Amino acid sequence: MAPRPSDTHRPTIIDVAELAGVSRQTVSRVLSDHPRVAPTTRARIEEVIEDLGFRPNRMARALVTKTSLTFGVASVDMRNLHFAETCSGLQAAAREGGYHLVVTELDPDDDRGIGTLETLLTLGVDGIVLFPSMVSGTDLESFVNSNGCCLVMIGRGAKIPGVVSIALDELAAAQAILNHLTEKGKRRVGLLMNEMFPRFIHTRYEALHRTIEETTGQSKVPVEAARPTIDNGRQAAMRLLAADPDIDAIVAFNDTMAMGAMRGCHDLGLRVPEDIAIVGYDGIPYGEVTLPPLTTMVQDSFGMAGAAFKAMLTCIKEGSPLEGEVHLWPPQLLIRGTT
Amino acid sequence: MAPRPSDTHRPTIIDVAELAGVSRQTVSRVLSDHPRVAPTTRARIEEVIEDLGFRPNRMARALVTKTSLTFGVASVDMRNLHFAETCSGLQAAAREGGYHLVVTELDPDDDRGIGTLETLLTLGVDGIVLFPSMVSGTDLESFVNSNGCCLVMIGRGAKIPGVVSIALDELAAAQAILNHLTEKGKRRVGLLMNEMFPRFIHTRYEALHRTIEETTGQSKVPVEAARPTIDNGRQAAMRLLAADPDIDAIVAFNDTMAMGAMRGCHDLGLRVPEDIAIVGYDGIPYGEVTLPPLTTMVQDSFGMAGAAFKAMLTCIKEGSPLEGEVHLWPPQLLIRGTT
DNA sequence: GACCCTAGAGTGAACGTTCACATGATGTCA
DNA sequence: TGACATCATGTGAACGTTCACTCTAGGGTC
Repeated sequence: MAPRPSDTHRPTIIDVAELAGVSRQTVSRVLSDHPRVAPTTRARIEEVIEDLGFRPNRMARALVTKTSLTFGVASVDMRNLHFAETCSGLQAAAREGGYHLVVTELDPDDDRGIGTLETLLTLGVDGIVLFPSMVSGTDLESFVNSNGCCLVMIGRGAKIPGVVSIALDELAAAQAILNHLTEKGKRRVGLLMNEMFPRFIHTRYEALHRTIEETTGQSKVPVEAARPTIDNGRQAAMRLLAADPDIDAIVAFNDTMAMGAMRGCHDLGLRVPEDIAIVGYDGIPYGEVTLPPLTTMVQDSFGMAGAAFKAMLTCIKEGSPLEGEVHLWPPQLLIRGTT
Repeated sequence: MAPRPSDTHRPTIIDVAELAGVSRQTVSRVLSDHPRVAPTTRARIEEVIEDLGFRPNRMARALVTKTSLTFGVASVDMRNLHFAETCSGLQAAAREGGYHLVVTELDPDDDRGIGTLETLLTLGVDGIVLFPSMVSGTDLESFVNSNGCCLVMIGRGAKIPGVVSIALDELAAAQAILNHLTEKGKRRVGLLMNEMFPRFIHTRYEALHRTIEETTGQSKVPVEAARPTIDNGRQAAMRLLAADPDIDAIVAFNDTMAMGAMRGCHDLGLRVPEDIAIVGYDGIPYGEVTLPPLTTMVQDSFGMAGAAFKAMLTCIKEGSPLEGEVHLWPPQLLIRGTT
């Protein structure tokens, strides 16, 4: 047998109270740093807590306070490094603030992921951080309305009543990319987008499309869409170039697709960046190991995560912003070898 | 105002009971699919539940059942793609089984991460999945003992009483790598390890070290250690080669370091794989975009995650294995361009 | 008709906390 | 000395469930 037989009974606040010869409430006051406890009593209680290894049951506490110091994270795919980094940042910020994270992945095939969000609420989370999903703005609005829930969205800069959005300034980002590409003498730009773009208002696609039209004067912007994996990126790039061989620059939805595009161009015997320039989004570390290293629109995932947590806290304290709130992040183009 | 003014009062089981004209217990029986409820009553209650949008409060339920259908994940770093994939797999398995995940990162500088695990317990998790950490086996054992907690560890194949370990069969993996390298005519192998290896029993290091000695007959195996980032990998590889220029193969702790090593070799003017072979671990997707693509020891993160969840379930049902349990995963060497 | 069995439903208590209020002791001021 | 404020602590109820009982009505068996 082990040193302590672990009678599977975690000590409760009452055990502490009895051992210290006080009432539960006094112990509770010590736990919440209430001022009106005599120093000697406090010391005695703290000693008992230490001895017993007592830790307050956060569920019981949450049941009465209606605050769990926990929030939910709903992500489309944690395997996407940009989201993983954001999660990591959220986790760091949360820990700092005494919060915990319940992480869920949304089913990418579920058009209305609202059910997932509601399940999170039954777990008692104080709020939800949502990564870009198929869930429509109106669905989100009514979700917030009928649940009185704090909702922060990262990655989609839409103004939705009751929701705080934190996102890259897509228009400025698109402009920065196109300025750079035209400076490099590129004249005809194709897009490799995330397959979900036809399904909801995709700000990145719209920003790029519009900026390309304005900058290069292309009448029709070539686009291919696929789930953002390396191989899909490769195939989509090859389709793009087969349909329009004059393309001399590709902007991809993210770095993963961009890497696939590099592969595709290589397979077609095109030189990067001489024959064709390639730009990704996110700035994941692996972009630096390709040959040549990938030019990319960096997303400050840690910064955004920190801002998301801060927004969540103020939302919890002051309620959801009635008008909706949008925090745009300035673009930061990391110019490396593919342009 | 919104359609439903959301008086911030989520309906409770009592609201349902009153509206359906039954007692709470009957509603509870419907929720838990208890057989002894009259079909008509059941139908009526289900209708009210639907109408009200009632969802049972899982915290209240957990408080009495002592089962939250939630488990904790303690990871060193979610930004590591292998861990991110494992998290994703855990999440998928958990969702399938009606469970949820609370994710925490362990502070890499905290030698005894036990505090983090205890905090998870106060959140009411039914068990904890731990990624390789600095926490020592004896600490884990006494943690499990004194808390009666289910603990599954992924990535460290140590036999610890009360703990289920799921890990790559490191010895077989090392042998597979060395067989392959010697077949390719490599004679002198250097190691690029994770900086934490001196601090605890590092099975990967030990397996490689031993196998290299046995296979190549090297008297002393050159090693460099660093935190596994690309740039650290590059620098460590350069140090390794500066100290021992005869090295013709490098085995890295993971793919990220291996990519850094490729960089370092490139900087030194060495050809990969002709002058020097490089092998990584994990099999992350980005290993395929390097030039040449990286040879790597694949880790089936999804499979391991699934096994971890399964182990967790049986542990919850039957209690921790007294003896400790080790599930070794067979090695799978993905031979690509760097060897 | 007395007996037991069973299906269907309800009741009080418990889970481990905190909240709102009550209590008693001590101190302060006129 | 009385009135009142303040400090330190205690008490009952509540949070939203489930568990272990109890209760009732109806039916079958002998």
